[in-house]
Amino acid sequence: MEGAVLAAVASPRRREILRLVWHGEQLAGEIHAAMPDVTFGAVSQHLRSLSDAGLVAVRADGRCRYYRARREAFGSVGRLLERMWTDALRTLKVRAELEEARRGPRAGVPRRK
Amino acid sequence: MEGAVLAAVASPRRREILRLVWHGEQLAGEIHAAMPDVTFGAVSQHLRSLSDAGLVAVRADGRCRYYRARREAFGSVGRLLERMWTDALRTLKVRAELEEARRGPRAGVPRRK
DNA sequence: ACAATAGTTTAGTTATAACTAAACTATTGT
DNA sequence: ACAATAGTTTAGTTATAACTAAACTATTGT
Repeated sequence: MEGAVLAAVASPRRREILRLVWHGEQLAGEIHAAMPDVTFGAVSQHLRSLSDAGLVAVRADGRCRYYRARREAFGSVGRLLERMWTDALRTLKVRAELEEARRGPRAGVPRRK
Repeated sequence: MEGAVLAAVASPRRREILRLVWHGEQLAGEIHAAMPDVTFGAVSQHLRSLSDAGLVAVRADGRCRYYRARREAFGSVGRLLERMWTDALRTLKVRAELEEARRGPRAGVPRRK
């Protein structure tokens, strides 16, 4: 049973999708828009496999489909994913700050003593 | 970085190997002996990929190689794996008990009232 | 009724992981 | 020096996951 969770989150693409639907609903189209390097069909297939594994829930409204993560289905892996995402954000932020420092301090950008 | 851990433990075969080396060293040959449906070469390749990912450590002694899990490298996934294994054991035990009950109660097998 | 929109599914391809068979390295015992 | 043992590595195959292109379903607006 947990083997399915591990198999699902082993894929970077599916982790990318899960991150988008982790804290709330997203339209299938919004999810696809966030990853322009693959076709809508590919995204739809990943959504289906996540849905089949019980890791996301779908809500239909007209011709739209809203997806959200079923966080309770992830157990301890959920916390791992969250940590991966926040760590990645922090890394990006640190890189941006280094880049800014490299260009030299500028007026109008106050800095802590 | 954690993506590598997820990729590694997504494979049932590698989880099987990790279970064997989780609580202590095992010879490569012992590991192979526990999974007779694959060749020694295949086991050796999995051991190498686990080793490259930093998830197992090797100790050489003569022509023998002792492998053990580097449990500290697994983070929260370690607890998940342990839970999977103990759950699997409990399931086996429950099945064995059901099987025994199916064959009917026997003398010499005391039973709780 | 028809065109547009939102998404899914299917058939087929491509990339990759898992595996085998066999050659290979290194160590040990005689 | 040579055979046996323990394991690794390589080249090639097989199974499977990820993907594309295109056909398809269902809903909405005119």
